[in-house]
Amino acid sequence: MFAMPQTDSTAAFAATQGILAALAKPACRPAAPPVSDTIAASMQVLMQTLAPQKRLVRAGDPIYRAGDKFECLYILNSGMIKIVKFTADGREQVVGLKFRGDWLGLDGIARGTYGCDAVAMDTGEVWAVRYDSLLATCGRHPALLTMLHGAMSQEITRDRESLMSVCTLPADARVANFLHYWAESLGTRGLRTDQITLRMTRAEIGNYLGLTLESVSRALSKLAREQMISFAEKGRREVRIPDLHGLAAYVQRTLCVERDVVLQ
Amino acid sequence: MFAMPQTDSTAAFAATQGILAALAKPACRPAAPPVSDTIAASMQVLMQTLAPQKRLVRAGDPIYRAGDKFECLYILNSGMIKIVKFTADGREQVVGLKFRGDWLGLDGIARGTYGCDAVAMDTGEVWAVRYDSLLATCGRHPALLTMLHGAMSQEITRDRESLMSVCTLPADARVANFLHYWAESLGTRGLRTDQITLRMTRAEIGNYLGLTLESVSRALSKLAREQMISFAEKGRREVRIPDLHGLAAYVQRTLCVERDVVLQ
DNA sequence: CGCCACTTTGAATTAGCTCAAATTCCGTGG
DNA sequence: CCACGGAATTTGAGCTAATTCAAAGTGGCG
Repeated sequence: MFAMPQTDSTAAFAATQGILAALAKPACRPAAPPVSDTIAASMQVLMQTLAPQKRLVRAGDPIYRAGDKFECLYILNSGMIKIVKFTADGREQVVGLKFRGDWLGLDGIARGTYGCDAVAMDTGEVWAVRYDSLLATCGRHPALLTMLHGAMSQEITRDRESLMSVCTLPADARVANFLHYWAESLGTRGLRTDQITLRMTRAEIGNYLGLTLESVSRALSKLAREQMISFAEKGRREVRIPDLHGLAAYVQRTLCVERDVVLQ
Repeated sequence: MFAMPQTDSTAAFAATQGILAALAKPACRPAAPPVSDTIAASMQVLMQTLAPQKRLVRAGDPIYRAGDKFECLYILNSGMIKIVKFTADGREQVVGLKFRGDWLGLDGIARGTYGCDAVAMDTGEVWAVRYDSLLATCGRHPALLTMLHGAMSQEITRDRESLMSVCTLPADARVANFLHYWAESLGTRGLRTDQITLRMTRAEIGNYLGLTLESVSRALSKLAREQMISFAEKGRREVRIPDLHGLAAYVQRTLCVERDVVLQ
């Protein structure tokens, strides 16, 4: 059983007050700051209050594996990570993608072991925080608890969006939606949204979206043909998205067309 | 911004110690108690520490709606609830089912508004807890925080299993897996697992599983033909499951058969 | 009793899958 | 620097699982 926050030292509290203010919920403030600032500020709070252990990872490195004893949560500072679930009967499923500021390992809290593998998709840095010491520190720095809960809440929301995409969208729209999600995730973190480097094979994308690799390839080709995306000269993993909003519209259009055909 | 737990009164702490002990993580104790006991104990702790506002609901009643201001979390004491997500473009998706002891509204924490509708599927009782007062109380009763985190963690795990089912299983297995999940959820709560009353139409089940209502109907017929399930004399919503383990085996078998065909 | 919503079942259609072959990319070693 | 080989990708051609469309069948409830 983990130690629970009973400590009460408000000594080092004032030190981070400025940053804490920046973390106040957007809904509760007159003018919300760009989310990228919020993420940056969150990372700063984490660094200052928890002094997390930093770890460099390279493509393919596992952060943790399913079945490992749960002790730490991880916060992704740079790079990208995929969450992969395996079943006894040999099925494998990419169930999540993580970007800067995202928390990893939340599924381990309830069971005491991680339920999935977390694997780096490129070089990056993750910060490890012991769950028990995180809870202890939450007593002194309430903003930490807000961040933890926010991360969990957001993950639930995101998972539901994944399910929705897989359940309601045809293949093309699913891929378009996937690209849109990826670009938007970059945008949220202050990066450019008109160009993304897919760090997954077609097979991995297909796995994540419930499609075969051929279907993903065909969908990408179709999206390129319809000018929704384009590929960089070298390599088909660099995707240009001239109009992100147009990509979102494409998803809708697919549905409208289907509906029209039915009504026609 | 919500008030954060700074209080420190350990006065009323000992009062619930017996119950708290029952909540210790199974992984950390020599002999784990039945989970149904854990859920019952959790409900008792909630009742005693939070004095939640109780609310009776009937089939079709919304607990909250997407877009409503987030203020409360809800814990389901009896009955069943479905979580439904809508998109601007008219898509509708059942993204979750809730049983006794499950928490509702966790997705509202991050955004400040709920992201889905929660709708009762039969008569039942939900307990409402203001999120801010929950946090405040967590300072005095750490077990509450453990329960909250456990609920969120479990929801993340469950959502991933849903995604996995939809992405990797053919229609029949998906329906079988759904029935298995439902029965097992009842079992976890100390109820009989050999008989379940589906409180959803075929259309709703299909929506949840990413299938059409016809496919669900066909899958159920096939499962009945193969003796995996049977229907009660009256009404096709009562499903008998003579062998729950066999149903799980059916899911595996489907995959093995597919693989054999490929290798043959 | 009769209506209405839900369900079942069949037949035709199709989106996405499987299989196969050609092409491109990229790392490695000569 | 270039040749080579393996992995990833693209594209085409059937094939199949699941959908759509259609028509009965069933049960619950006023």
